[in-house]
Amino acid sequence: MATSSKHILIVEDDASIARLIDIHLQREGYQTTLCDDGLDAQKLLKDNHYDALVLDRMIPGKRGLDVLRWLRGQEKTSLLPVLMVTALTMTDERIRGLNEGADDYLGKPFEPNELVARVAALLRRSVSKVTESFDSHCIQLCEESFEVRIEGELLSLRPLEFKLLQVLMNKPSRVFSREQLLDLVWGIDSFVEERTVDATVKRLRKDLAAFGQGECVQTVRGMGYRFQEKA
Amino acid sequence: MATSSKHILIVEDDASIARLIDIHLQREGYQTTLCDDGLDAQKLLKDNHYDALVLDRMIPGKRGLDVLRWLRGQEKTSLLPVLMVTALTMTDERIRGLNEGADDYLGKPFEPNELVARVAALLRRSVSKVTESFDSHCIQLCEESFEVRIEGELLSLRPLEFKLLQVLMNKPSRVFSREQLLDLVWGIDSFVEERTVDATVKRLRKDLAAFGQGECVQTVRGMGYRFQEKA
DNA sequence: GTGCCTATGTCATCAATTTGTCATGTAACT
DNA sequence: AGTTACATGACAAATTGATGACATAGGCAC
Repeated sequence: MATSSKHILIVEDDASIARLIDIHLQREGYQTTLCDDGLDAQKLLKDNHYDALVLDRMIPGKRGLDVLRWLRGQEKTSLLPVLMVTALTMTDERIRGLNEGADDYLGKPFEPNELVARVAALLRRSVSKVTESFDSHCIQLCEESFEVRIEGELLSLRPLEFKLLQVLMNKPSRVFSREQLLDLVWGIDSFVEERTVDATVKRLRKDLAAFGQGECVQTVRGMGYRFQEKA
Repeated sequence: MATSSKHILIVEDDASIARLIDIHLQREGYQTTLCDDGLDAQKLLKDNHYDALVLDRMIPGKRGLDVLRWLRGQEKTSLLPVLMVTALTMTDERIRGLNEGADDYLGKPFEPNELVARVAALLRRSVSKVTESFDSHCIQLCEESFEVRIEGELLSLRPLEFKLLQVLMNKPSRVFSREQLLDLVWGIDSFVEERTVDATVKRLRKDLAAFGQGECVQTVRGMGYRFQEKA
């Protein structure tokens, strides 16, 4: 996985501070969008995808905390990493922010470098924050603990096999071409032969077969592979 | 307000500021003791009882944070409410202070009234201070006393090992990448190699192994580490 | 201050596992 | 049967983690 350009929404009404944040985040290679109003922020969040949000506590239209509470309630943004920026120095306020669901907190005045570091940290953490777990009829895959169970029995997969199963189980019965699998499992910028997918599928099947579920990963001749519970 | 006479220790080397603090706290009915040096502070804390501590960050003899760390390690003072006073405005310094165990934070220059209010708040809260402790089946980790027990037996961990165990036990069975652990244990602004995590894990395991629980910290190849009781 | 001691970061090395590739076998489709 | 696509097993190469040694820094006692 390469350093794809993460998109960050900055909600800040003080133009000079907004610019300061903007410049530093852009310098780090992030894509940024500025916004100076709470209601606009909601619209943007509804219509676009962002990887993180830098949110000022005091903004017109709505208070920052309101926006925060709102977006936590939305399916789409409930897990969005949020860095709250505030001029308030009171500890209680800071703690309240975190309780309300901010992922991190930064008081003004702040070091731009620290802001950048915190955003980076949020993004890093957020990767595994999306911790769904996929269940099929008898296979459970838990992203948080990197565990796969078949009828309760824990089985150990290699990292690549795990990722592969993860991708396939994410859309049961959908067929993925080898090319797609290379992108999704190996990463866009890998220099790996297509045949490698075959080898990994084979290994995955073998491990699943040890628990009677080797048939779950099916070949679709000329197309690719898919995950499907045996009937 | 200040009903029973609470005793507050003030550690501050700037005589004028010390006097300022002293006067205002006394006016509220608190009993105060002044001290302008870190080492003296330690002695005083060892020999006397105080209900709260106002601590300057920059004091001779020892840095404020050192005193703080020390007193948190002492049974007697591990819960003492501490208000840190500092001229530093840098946010990360502020946060570091809180991480180190300060209960509240006040930047210079400050309003005497605010200081009084904060001290009062500390005393109010100090009774019901929320400190979690994580228990697994046979390991107890108490954040309050910085103690770890295995089946009642106290074992002594180094600071980093403690933090690491703390983070891992906070989410049992969840896998943390080295990167995440660096963020959570070492801090987002540390310049430490990822391999350092390995070394610390090894040391933690060794200490746990002395009590038969070396297996609790598990390696998830290609992913990171996790805490999980042995089955 | 001096010096000891502990905690910690880094590195080199070793061992084990994982993974990519290839050569060959096998099944499917025409 | 011929052709294509996939499966399989073997092997080499690359990753990855464990471990022990070592340097250093910072604390603590004297």
